Amino acid sequence: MTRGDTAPTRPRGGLADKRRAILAGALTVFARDGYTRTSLDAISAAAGVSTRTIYNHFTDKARLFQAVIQESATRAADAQIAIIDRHLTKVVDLEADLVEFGLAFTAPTAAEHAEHFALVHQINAEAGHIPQPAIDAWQETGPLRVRRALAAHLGRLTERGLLEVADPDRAAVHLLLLISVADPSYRGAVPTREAISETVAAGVRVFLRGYLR
Amino acid sequence: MTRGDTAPTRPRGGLADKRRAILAGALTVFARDGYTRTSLDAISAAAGVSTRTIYNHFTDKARLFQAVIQESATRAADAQIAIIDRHLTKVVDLEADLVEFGLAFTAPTAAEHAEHFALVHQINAEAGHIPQPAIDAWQETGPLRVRRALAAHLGRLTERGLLEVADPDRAAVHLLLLISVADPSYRGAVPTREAISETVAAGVRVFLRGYLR
DNA sequence: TACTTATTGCCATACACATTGTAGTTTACT
DNA sequence: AGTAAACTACAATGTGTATGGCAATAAGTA
Repeated sequence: MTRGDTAPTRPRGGLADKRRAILAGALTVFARDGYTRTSLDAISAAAGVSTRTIYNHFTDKARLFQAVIQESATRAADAQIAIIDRHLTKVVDLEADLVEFGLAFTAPTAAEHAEHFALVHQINAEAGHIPQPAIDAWQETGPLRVRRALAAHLGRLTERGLLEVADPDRAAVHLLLLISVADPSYRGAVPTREAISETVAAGVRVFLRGYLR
Repeated sequence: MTRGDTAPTRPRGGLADKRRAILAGALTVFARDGYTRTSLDAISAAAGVSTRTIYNHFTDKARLFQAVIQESATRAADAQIAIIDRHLTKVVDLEADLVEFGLAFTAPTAAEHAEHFALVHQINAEAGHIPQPAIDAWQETGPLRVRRALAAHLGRLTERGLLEVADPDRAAVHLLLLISVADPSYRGAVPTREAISETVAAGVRVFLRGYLR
């Protein structure tokens, strides 16, 4: 009963922000190296915690991974939803606002939560080896929640006559895809701020033409 | 000098379609389990070949992985480009043809080359641990080649006045994204043929509105 | 049939790593 | 200061697995 809020399980004697540290370190390593490559030694090093302590907080490497997924997905989705709300609640110039939204959504998100998105790649790859319930839970608290938030705004914009969206959920998927700064050259090529701007602007343009009137 | 064409390296004594078998088996296992999880024993089992033979053909697990990537990417890209050419060379009804193209591109491609696309996930996840040249080579013979082929057709359609595409490459990216049957629920939910149809049709509709006139 | 080369089975090495046990040490709270 | 809980270092166990070395065998070729 000291400050009870973080640790849902056993050890929480007051001196342990260890759990946070572990989750943070694990996120870093899992995101970079993937589940299988990641050793508990690496995590313990990254977290500044002994491996033994990790086993005191999380019974298993697998459970730790799932906990990391949930944690990271929650935070990233929260951040994204905040951006969505901030940009799409009071809309004046639809195109301009969508572009700004797209920029806010891609660039900084990718920067702050870079680790998270690397983790998403790992999850996709590992999908066949992660228990389905865990994947479902992740989808629910992460991507699906975000998409639903966006869809809700698109629906509202439709009601206000600013858009013509029959299937808000599909429209949300389309918008997210179109403003994504996908594939080009992968690592190495640091996309210019201008390149991102153009990509987003072009995506928004196509989206609007597709869903306007 | 027996039949020389497949094996670019050492052993090719005539009795060895082993190389093919190894690549096929390795693709299966790498795609399913990812690089790190995959053991050479598993590959040898899947290929019906002794592990020792694998080392006679490929010096390394890493090189084998790269060879598999190249092989698989080449075949998948070839197939996709064939579909692109087949559907977008003589266009009569643009929307109808694009929808058919989209269906041909997503559904059967994903079926026949399912392993390849699983492998792509693995590559994305492993990206940080694959030598950059190998990744570049893959991008070049795979995704970029496909995109360029599609872009060429879109350019041609623009010249014929059927489309209004300023940046064919970006348009190609957009089209590919919009007809992709992405994320929903992941594994488990077998997307209905109708669901796919609708998704593709909706994507094409947005694309056309964005790039028509 | 004799010869070359690929393939195989099996062994051996060596390491990496998950996981647990134990005993000592630190920390927070009273 | 004293106590209980949490943390740490360390060792130990067991397993998986990349990779190399051989000698025996099979297969294709002359």
